[in-house]
Amino acid sequence: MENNGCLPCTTLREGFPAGLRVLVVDDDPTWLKILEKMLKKCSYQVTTCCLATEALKKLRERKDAFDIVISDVNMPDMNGFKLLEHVGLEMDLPVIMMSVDGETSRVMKGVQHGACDYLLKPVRMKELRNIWQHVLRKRIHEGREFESLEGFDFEGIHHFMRNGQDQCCDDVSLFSLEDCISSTRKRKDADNKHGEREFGDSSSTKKARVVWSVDLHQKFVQAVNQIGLDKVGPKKILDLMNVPWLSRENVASHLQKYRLYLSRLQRQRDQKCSSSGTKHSDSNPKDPGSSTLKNSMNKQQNVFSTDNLRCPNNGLLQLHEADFRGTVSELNNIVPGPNMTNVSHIGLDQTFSSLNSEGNSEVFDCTLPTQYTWNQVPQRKLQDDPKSQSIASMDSSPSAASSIASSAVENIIPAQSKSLMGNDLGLKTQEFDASLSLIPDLEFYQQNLLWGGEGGFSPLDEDLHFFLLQSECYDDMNFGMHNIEMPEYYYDPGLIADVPNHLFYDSADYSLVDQSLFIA
DNA sequence: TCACTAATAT
DNA sequence: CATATTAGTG
Repeated sequence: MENNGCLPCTTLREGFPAGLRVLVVDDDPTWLKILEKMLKKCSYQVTTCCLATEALKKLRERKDAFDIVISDVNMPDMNGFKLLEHVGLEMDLPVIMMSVDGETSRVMKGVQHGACDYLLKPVRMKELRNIWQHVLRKRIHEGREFESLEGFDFEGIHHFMRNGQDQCCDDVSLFSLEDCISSTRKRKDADNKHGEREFGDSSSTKKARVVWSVDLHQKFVQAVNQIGLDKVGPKKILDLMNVPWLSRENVASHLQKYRLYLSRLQRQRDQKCSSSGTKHSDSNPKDPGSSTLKNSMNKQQNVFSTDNLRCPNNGLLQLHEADFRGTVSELNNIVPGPNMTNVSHIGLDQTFSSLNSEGNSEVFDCTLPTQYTWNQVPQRKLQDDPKSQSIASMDSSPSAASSIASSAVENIIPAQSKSLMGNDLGLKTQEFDASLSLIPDLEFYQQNLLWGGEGGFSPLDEDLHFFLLQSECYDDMNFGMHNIEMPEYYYDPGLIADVPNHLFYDSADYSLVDQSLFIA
């Protein structure tokens, strides 16, 4: 009974949705990669296919090799709906359709054709996490194996979900489902206690503490800017950020911190402005310290820029920044973006006010990585404040910097990180405080290193990352390298994370990168 | 009920 | 410290 047919009960038996066998069909390799990544993050077993026909073939070969199918609607060889029909008829597996547009008629069509769900791209982690429910539901409906369900580990699922931080909407269905089924186990129980660990899925998921990397923070800031400081709320930000695994709580927490930071900043500013610090040591920052940062901060108002500055002391950093700077700019040039110019700066103030100068209403959609979007992004960049910072120097001497940068970057970075680490980070701290806005940690450095430095926001970043993020697809393309070292610490709750690193590391050739990425 | 956020816990 | 979780409020 349980095991025959379409779904091997094993899946359920194990107690987890983990291991759910998902067949993903999408003609766009990018999406395929993204989805695969995301699904794997959910501890699902993923099989991808870029052709509907191929998918069908696979399904036919082994009817019970999959638990669920996720298919794009638009595919060259076969319409997703067609595939849906076949699957429904032949193997009776739950099928989730997805597409970029959410046109009602289309969604309806999907549903009418038997899709158990219809996802809009970009798909969120949350949505994928919960797909197992369709499998379960189907089984229940078919009346099979309730028994096995009893043993089903709802607790685990809960945890799973919680961990994923989904708590809202989607879960509702889950709950209801659960309720119906399990009179046995009440969610209460599960909720109440479990201090448990993650399911042991292969990838032992860690606790999933969100690390606010530069990227993330940038996204966050961008969202804040778009919304307007006055009107921001975690929810809105979350929506704008469009980061699948992030929860409102995460954002709320960060927002809290951010506000704190802003207020502190504000305070500082007020109190002193004078420090025009005209001086600055340009290059000798020895102290990463405190003072330096502070001054810098004070001076200008641009938080962001300031932040960037935060580099600690070592020349290395400076270089970095410089490098990056150069790099960045280059990128910009390269990139087709329209507003690069604008980009230049937008200070805190603006931040506050909300700058949407650009008016890009569209948030970024990561949907298509390929398309570079930065243009849309309102960014601010850094700049500024040449003065205080040693780093500032970079500003002034871009040329040198850039040149150096390219070659140097790689080296530098690592070094830097090391230093930081070893160093204890006094730096870090300081910096951080100084700039909540960017780079709080080593990690930051490592990861992104620097865009931030730059000013914090590089236009690129967003999109780039995002796209990268979302897809690690680019692994393939990988500009040359793969992560060098970014290891553990930076594990990201979401899938995304690593990518940036590459970029950065690669920095040596941004230009290349760009081109490859964006252009074409 | 939901979202926000200050406070508090980890 | 940074982030998570809680609890009180609207």
